[in-house]
Amino acid sequence: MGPTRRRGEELITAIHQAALAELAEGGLGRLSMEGIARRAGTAKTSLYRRWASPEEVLLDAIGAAYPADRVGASGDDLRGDLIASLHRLLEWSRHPTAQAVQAILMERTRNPELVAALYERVFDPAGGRFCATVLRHYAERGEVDARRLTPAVLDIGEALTMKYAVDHGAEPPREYLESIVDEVILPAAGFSPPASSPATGPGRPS
Amino acid sequence: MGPTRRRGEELITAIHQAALAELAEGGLGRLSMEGIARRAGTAKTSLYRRWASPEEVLLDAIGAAYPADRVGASGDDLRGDLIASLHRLLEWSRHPTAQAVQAILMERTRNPELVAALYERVFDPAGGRFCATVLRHYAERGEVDARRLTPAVLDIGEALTMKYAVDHGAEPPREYLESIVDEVILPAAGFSPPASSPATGPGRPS
DNA sequence: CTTGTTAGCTACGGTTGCGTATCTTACGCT
DNA sequence: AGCGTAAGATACGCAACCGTAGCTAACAAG
Repeated sequence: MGPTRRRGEELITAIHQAALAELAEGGLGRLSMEGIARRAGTAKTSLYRRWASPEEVLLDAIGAAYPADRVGASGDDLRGDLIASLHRLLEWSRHPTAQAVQAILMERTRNPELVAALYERVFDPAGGRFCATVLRHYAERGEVDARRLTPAVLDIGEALTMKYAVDHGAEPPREYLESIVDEVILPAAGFSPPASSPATGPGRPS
Repeated sequence: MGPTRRRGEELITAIHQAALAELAEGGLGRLSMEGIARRAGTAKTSLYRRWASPEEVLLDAIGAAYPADRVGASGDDLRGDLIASLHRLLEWSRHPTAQAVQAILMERTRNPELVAALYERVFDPAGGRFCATVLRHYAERGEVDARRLTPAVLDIGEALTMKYAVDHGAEPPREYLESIVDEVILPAAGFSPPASSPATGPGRPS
């Protein structure tokens, strides 16, 4: 049991993980230097040497561990690619840093500076595209009407997926993701479902 | 300046408002008996006489002040009624109790019991329908294909509206609400926009 | 091996929230 | 007018976190 002492990167990584774990457990409101130090098995002194507040530690932790998930719109299968992108979104949301980012965004009202810092350091938060990437890809190929790809349409997949998670406290099952694509995104992109003869459109605008 | 002393309902109401204000300011994680008592201008003793924890106070506060917003699908104007229901959603989300409900739902992972208690006492949280009410109304009239009103479709309006708020830190403007209805909900409900001849549907399933 | 850096430890005074106890007194009711 | 309830004020010991200080010793680099 020789006293092994962590230094530099090794120590920093441990602290980062501790910060993310503390956030997951107690939320942004209960994040504390004491808690992070305790969980990382280090001394407060070592924390204050590098960071001035628990939020600073958290931002660094997010920046260091943030996954650079590229959504590939490779194939010729719009529907399949859309569903795949939603699965990527689920994978992303399982990552500790993703949950941290979400927690910070939720507290936007109470902590706008944190959100700003997040944008500066990590870029990309949430609106990491996913579905939008796929849709734009097919629009460039001319297989989707680009005029239909408005902000609202590009955000459908993420919005419905996240809302499901909030409402049910669990990830949406695969069928629900397919439902989103088939029943919402594709119709909005201009592909009407097979069996349907809509009634006389009431109240459609000019 | 005779020492006026609040009692019963009057005091309770003041405490409720204090609890909601504390939540808005510090988040669920920083809600404390001390804070509520301080803001309400009362003594901790008076709090502990009735409640055992700040969360209890909050639940009572939500239950007491929760708005019973009925969404009226009165007219013959589907589009107009949908947009109106989204405006009702915005009104609802401005109410202190709505923000409290959202804060509790966000911390679902950390505090499942709170969510359960919320369902027991307040019912109706979030999925308070809005758009769904309108769509179902027109479906009963036969003006909308009921088979298209799947869970995903019924949730579009709320999902996109809430996501906009989270992403931008502000309420969506009226044009965005119209965009949601015209470009997403109505197409999903079976009403294709006027000018469009979708390409050969790639990858549509059986 | 020497030396500089820095992790780890302990401890401090200060603040805040906890939950309880005690006492006074304003208020509402009869 | 008198009385019981409960609001208000104050204080307590306890615990957690804050930010800082002082010290020892492990590690890396020369």
